[in-house]
Amino acid sequence: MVIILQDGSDVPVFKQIRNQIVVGISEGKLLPGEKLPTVRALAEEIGINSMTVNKAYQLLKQEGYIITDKRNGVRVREKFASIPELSPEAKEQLHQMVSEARIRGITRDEFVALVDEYYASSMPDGYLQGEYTPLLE
Amino acid sequence: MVIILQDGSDVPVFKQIRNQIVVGISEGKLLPGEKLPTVRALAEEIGINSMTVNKAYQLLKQEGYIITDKRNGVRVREKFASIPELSPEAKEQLHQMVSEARIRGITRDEFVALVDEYYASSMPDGYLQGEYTPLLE
DNA sequence: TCCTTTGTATTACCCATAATAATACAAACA
DNA sequence: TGTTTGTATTATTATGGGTAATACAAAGGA
Repeated sequence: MVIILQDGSDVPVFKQIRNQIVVGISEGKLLPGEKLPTVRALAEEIGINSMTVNKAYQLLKQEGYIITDKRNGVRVREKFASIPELSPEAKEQLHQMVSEARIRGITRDEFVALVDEYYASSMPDGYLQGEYTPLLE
Repeated sequence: MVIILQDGSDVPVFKQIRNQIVVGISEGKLLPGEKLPTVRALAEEIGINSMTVNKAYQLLKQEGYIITDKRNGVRVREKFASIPELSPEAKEQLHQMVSEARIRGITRDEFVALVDEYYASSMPDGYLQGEYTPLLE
């Protein structure tokens, strides 16, 4: 998968990397169990320091998206825990987003249409919870 | 309207103030044309520096939510421009949010239910675009 | 007219975080 | 025995958030 950095962004580089990998997993561009580039390889590829890549991997590891194994490198989790609730932070973020949309005059249906668009890009129900068992390599 | 600061938050204080005021406008807790506290009054009320409040007001002003008038203080905009599109940043944020929800196993319907909940808290269609003309003072 | 209140501008300082840089090390595989 | 892996360490730089202490022009009230 290709990581593309937005240079003028206020989002830190390590978080941009983390975000793009999470979207990649959700949309099947990164398969369960797939090997990610080494910290040094990815750092050189996108022209940044390897410790910044490591910081992104540390975050992904802590959040349960990937598994790091010394010598074996970094791999995408095989299965993900089903947690049928958004985090309080995410809920507040969504609340905020709806409020701003509402002031701009964006209707509920317009907002939901956008949500549907993004859900259509992601993998089908249960794909990452283990009901599908994709063959790898 | 009461501003409540989350002390352990990673969200900067000036942005917490800005966010709560935006939500307040969307949900009718702040009426169009309503006067906001002075920078010094709000600063003392929540125990922070007045320049931090000013920073929040500057942002709200630049985003078109409020109007500052020397000597007259700060007031909520009367009418808001109808812009039937989320900003690219907001879209990307929503995309990110859907991706993370998807990995957690949260379905489209569960996500939309949350959106509906927040839309139910906000004012009806067109309220802030001037079709309603609320009486003030 | 004089005083007060308003948002605003300025300057300085402290602190946390992001990012780079240069290494170093234990583990594990070929 | 290399070499590659993630990881830890230390130092340095830059940016942004927040506080602090003022200062000022504008505008309203007394």
